Amino acid sequence: MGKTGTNPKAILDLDRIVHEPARLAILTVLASAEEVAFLFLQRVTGLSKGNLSSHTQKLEGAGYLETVKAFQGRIPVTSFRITEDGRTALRAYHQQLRALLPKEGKP
Amino acid sequence: MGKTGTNPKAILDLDRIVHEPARLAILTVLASAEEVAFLFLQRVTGLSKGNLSSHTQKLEGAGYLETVKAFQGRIPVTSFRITEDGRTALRAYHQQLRALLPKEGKP
DNA sequence: GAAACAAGTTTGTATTGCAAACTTGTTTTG
DNA sequence: CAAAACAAGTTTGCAATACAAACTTGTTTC
Repeated sequence: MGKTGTNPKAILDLDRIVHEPARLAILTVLASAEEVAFLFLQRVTGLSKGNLSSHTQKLEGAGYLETVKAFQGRIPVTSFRITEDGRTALRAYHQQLRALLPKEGKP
Repeated sequence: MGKTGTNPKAILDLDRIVHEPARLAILTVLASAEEVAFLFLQRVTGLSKGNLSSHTQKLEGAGYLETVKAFQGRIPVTSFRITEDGRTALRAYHQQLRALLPKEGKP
């Protein structure tokens, strides 16, 4: 009896900021560390610098992360931290995905 | 111990055809029925006609569904069926999502 | 038979995602 | 020590979307 099907309209409500794979990757990394440096984030996601830059800007615009600019000696280092809003959005997104996934082992 | 984090690069490999919410909604509906009429699909997804038309065309181009044009009496009725490839792609997508979701009840 | 309606498709536009080119500063080297 | 190479990011330009408004073709209704 368990109709698995979520209401298809709910799928259209997914947070597009989070849904974009590059940004989901970024948020996923940020969620597991206190602060992450630009170059580390680039290596671990495999994104190009330009791409990473614009996606982090978008995430910052959405209030999902904050940018920390500092100096390591005399070279500039940009790092990111996920915000509370970002964490909340990511969790909400995960919940939405869970809701739309069929229970493991459907025909 | 249990590092939940999937490799972030894997997130970038998500099938973009399926990942788009409108198309995911469409495929989800199609996967649960043998054949679905255009207008029914429109009502259940909430998509506009134009939108639905172009997304189904894209899915057809990808080989994920097939279009069936018929007549109900004398009015034309367009319906869709998911293909084997479509079903495979949807299942693969579900697997990828499961892999990146943290186990229920993380801090 | 003209006017409203139905079922889809095509067209136009604004938004994106992406990488190449640029900027600013630092290190290396001839 | 000047110039060339390099590093860290950002901005710019372009191709690909996603979306809805306008159009097309055919059918009822009045």
